[in-house]
Amino acid sequence: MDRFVSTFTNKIDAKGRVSIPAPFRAVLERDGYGGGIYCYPSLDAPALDAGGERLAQKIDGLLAGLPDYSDERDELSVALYGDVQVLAIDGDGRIVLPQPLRTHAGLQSEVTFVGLGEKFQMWAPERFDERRRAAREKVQEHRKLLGRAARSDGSEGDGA
Amino acid sequence: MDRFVSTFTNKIDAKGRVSIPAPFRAVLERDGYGGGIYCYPSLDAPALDAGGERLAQKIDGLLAGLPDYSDERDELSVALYGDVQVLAIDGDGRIVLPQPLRTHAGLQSEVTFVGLGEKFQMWAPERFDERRRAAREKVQEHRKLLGRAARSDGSEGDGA
DNA sequence: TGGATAATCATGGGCGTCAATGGATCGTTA
DNA sequence: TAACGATCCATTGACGCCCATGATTATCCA
Repeated sequence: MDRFVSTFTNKIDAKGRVSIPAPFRAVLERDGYGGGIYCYPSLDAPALDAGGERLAQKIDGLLAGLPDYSDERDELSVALYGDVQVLAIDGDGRIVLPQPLRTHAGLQSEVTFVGLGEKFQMWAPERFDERRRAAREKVQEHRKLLGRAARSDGSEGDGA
Repeated sequence: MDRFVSTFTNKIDAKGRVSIPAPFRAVLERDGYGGGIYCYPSLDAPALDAGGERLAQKIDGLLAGLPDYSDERDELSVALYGDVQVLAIDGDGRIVLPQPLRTHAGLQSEVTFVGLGEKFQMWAPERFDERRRAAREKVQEHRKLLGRAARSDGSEGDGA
């Protein structure tokens, strides 16, 4: 199994360190681990996107299609690479979140890790709760359309 | 890993020296380091482009595609080579930015190093923030076009 | 089946190393 | 000799690395 699933909430300690949930670490290790995870601010949410090599290659793939020295490439490069931070994982499976990233996601003392398949997100727990509540409502609406819904409600299980 | 990634902000001291971020130095050393970095004003941004041997070869490659003695080649040669400076790296991993380059990028007391894969840029922090903000907006627009390549946060229906 | 034991994982703290930064020294040159 | 540049040295603060603790879960045996 190579996907990030489930949600976990861990604490940020005095040094700004957070443990990556062990199941996520296991996925990262299978995913050609290159010394760290790739992390950047989510484009449309107060959260951080993160993943391993597979995610990095996806970003490269986006740029590979554009000609060198084109305006689009330059802009996309700045937007994609410019925001990306490579976060080293220490011997205990923890990362340090730099201040700019913490600010974007509004992270204070806890981080909720949300598995999204090939990548995962990091949220401030309160904001994620809010988001999840909104998502539930939408799912309720879609349910009628989807018939038997894709997920009955497996999205909780976070340890908080 | 052979690419410049992440962003770092370092200070310019009274003598005009700046430390190159250690991770970037590591990339430069692997990249056939020849005693200095190639640096020139970005063609379309108030920033400086820089890199090692690989970047130099890329510039050569661009020119190689144009016929000798053509106007385009002459112009491009001047545009590309004309402003290139080879900046020596001192024993502590620092470079000195000549005044013309600093002027082009509007560098005052701090420099933001932005990894862009095969090269990196140096920005005045304020200008980079501005540029990044603009780039992110554009990416949001393009996002639908990029579609499943960029996003995987399928809020419903997990990734394949 | 229940309890004891072992293993895994999150969390906190201490310590050594390295990088960034500032200053001093030496050599070169006008 | 004065000014500039380049190399070297020192300080400080951050980061990586190691170990200890506690809690929860899984395993094994009685």
